Amino acid sequence: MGHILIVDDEADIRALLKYNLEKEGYTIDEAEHGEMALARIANKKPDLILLDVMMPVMDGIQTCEHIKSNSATKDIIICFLTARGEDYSQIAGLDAGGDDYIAKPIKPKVLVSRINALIRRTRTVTRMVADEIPQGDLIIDRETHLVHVKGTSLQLPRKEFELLSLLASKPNMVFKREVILSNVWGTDVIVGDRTIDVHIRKLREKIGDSYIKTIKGVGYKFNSK
Amino acid sequence: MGHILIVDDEADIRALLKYNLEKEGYTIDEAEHGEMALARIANKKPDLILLDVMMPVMDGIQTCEHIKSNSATKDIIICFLTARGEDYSQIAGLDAGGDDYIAKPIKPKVLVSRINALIRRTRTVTRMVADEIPQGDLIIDRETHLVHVKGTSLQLPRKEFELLSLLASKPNMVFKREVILSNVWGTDVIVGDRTIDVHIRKLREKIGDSYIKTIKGVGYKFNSK
DNA sequence: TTTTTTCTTAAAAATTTGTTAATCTTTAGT
DNA sequence: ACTAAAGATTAACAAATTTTTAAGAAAAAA
Repeated sequence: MGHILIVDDEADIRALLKYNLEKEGYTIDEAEHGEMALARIANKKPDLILLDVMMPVMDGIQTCEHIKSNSATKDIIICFLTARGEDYSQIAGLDAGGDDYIAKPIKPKVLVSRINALIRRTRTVTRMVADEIPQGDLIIDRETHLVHVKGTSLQLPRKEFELLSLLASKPNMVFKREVILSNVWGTDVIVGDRTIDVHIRKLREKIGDSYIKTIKGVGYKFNSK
Repeated sequence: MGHILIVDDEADIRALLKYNLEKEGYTIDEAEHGEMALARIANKKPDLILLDVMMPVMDGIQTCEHIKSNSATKDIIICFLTARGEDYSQIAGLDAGGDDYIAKPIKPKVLVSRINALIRRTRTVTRMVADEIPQGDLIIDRETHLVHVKGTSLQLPRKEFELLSLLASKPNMVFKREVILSNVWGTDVIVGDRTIDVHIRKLREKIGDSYIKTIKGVGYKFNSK
């Protein structure tokens, strides 16, 4: 899970990066220069861009500024590739908005772990922003992993927390059992239907019966009063 | 740069305040009453709170006392909103710890300049304390690399110190193991999950069990209060 | 180098969380 | 009101995760 755009004018470098990142499970897109990069982004928005600083047509810094000035793309993580000897401060100082840089020559292991970290980090930050789902007097806070209800705070076990989060993410919408299973339990694990029931029961025990409603023969929903 | 929490039961007032303060560049959070305010604060600590005195559920004075009695939040600037005709001396005299008050009806220009002044004033003070992260009765001093707790001072080993600093930098926020790893150990080194546990244990051994809380299956968090 | 401190790993013990099975209760249809 | 199907409840069991202990590497200090 993760889509990366590699922008570099040298095909060899692109191939090297692509090889190593695909091995990690990322999907890769390539561009030879800045203009082409913008086109690729419009086509499919990547999670991260590996951007060579020195390029013909439109260099990395210009490209970065472009991306960061567009609100639709500014949240894409940008990681510069810099040749040894280039002045890093130039990049950092330019304040073009790059998130990190990796110096050439590139060591695959360093690259991969750096990329993993960047994607992980930013993903957490994104999560941090608006992860409260207030419903009536019930607040789900993903950051503190706490549920505030009826004046008190609750620490729910993982599955209960995720189940509640899912249901509350779309109040009044009925979640079928199969949907709940694939979202909370994933598609790999196989658990019986009773398992959902039991978790629902435990949730109701803790937050009260009024929030989660059973739709017989269909599934459950979170009531917004 | 500045985060403000608006606490008032009337949505119209909140909207008015929000509009004017956002225009000034502040980020805004809202709460309808005291309890909700406390939850919002736990989620993201504001620099200043605009607090209505008259509210259902938990009134402004109670809320203020709450905030000021918690050492993790007592440095937040509190500015009361009072309706015309209410006895100001009641608020000032109660010594609930409010820093200022603004009388309704609110004139946007007055509001904004007052808020600016309050934040500016206190920011200087905050800056001066600099590299201390006080949490409850635990103080982390990056300058001397010392942790003060329960009347004594501790010299923690590097990793323990950084781990504690990380957790305490955002009280109540849950740090996932992967986040801890990338922040304390970096992305290049690969260590097992048990390593975190052991460091947590050593920390707890030294500072007591009450500060660091385990969120099973997720990570750890530093408890304020 | 030697000694001391800090860091990491391994493994068992303890705890928490998740799942299942069996039984009871409710619901919807006849 | 009767019956079958679906869900609720309970308690026991299984699995996953963390804590604790101890011991050996690695790093830093002497």
